[in-house]
Amino acid sequence: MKKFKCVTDPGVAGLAESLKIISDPNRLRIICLLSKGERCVCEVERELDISQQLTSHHLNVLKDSGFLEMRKEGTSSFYSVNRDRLKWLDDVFMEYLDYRKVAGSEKARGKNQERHIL
Amino acid sequence: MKKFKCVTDPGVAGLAESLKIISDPNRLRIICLLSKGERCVCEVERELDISQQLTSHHLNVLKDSGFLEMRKEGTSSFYSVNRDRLKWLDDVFMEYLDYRKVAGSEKARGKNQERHIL
DNA sequence: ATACTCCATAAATACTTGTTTATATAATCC
DNA sequence: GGATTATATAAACAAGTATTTATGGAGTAT
Repeated sequence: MKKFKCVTDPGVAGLAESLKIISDPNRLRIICLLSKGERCVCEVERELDISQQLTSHHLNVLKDSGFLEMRKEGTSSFYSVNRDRLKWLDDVFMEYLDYRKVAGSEKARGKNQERHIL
Repeated sequence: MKKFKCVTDPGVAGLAESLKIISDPNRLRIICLLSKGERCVCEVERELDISQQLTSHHLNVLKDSGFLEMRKEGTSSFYSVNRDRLKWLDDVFMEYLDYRKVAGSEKARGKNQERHIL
């Protein structure tokens, strides 16, 4: 049986993993906060009103998955969002949504008619 | 301390929950497949090459969270994507991304400068 | 009625993950 | 040096979740 590419493409795992990383309230709040500019750990901690260890842990997870960048200055660690990484997720996610739109509407964009997801 | 709305807004939980629902390879594949048109359970099962029970379970989760719709015909259940629900997630998610862009670039869209997420 | 197909649900299992507790390191200040 | 601040990490715990196993029910055909 011939299957659709979007159903067999191993890249789906990567998309799922990325979505899983950000599908947490605290992590979404962190990204949202840092989108306003660089912050150190204790600032994030105070803004979100969660423990220092929990803050540090989430920041680390987001950094390891490429969503955040970090720089040290004295005893502080400053975190900021990696917009390229967000854009990648945005793009891939949007390809899913666009694909859906294409399949659903008759006025689909022609150049995307033959494209596959991921 | 005055906190940013995006950091305190309880709506973040809903966004996180929605993202968590779709942050699974099989569920992404289901949405992707159904975006090509309505399918019954056994068709999804065969396309994804997973067990009938697992297929049924994921379809049910996606239906309960509003991402899919279902109709019965004889002994078959046909599932299809709920584009309104996807659009809602798209919109909210995009507000996050757009907000980030606003905060990061000088050529931000003026009308969004004062807006908050969610 | 019997057998078969399609689908749903419940229980059990295995695995992941968010959070807390405890502790360690490194820089700064007195 | 000693105390304090800022951060990281490891272990333990609790809660959730994807998957499998087992089973039942409902429609269809012979």
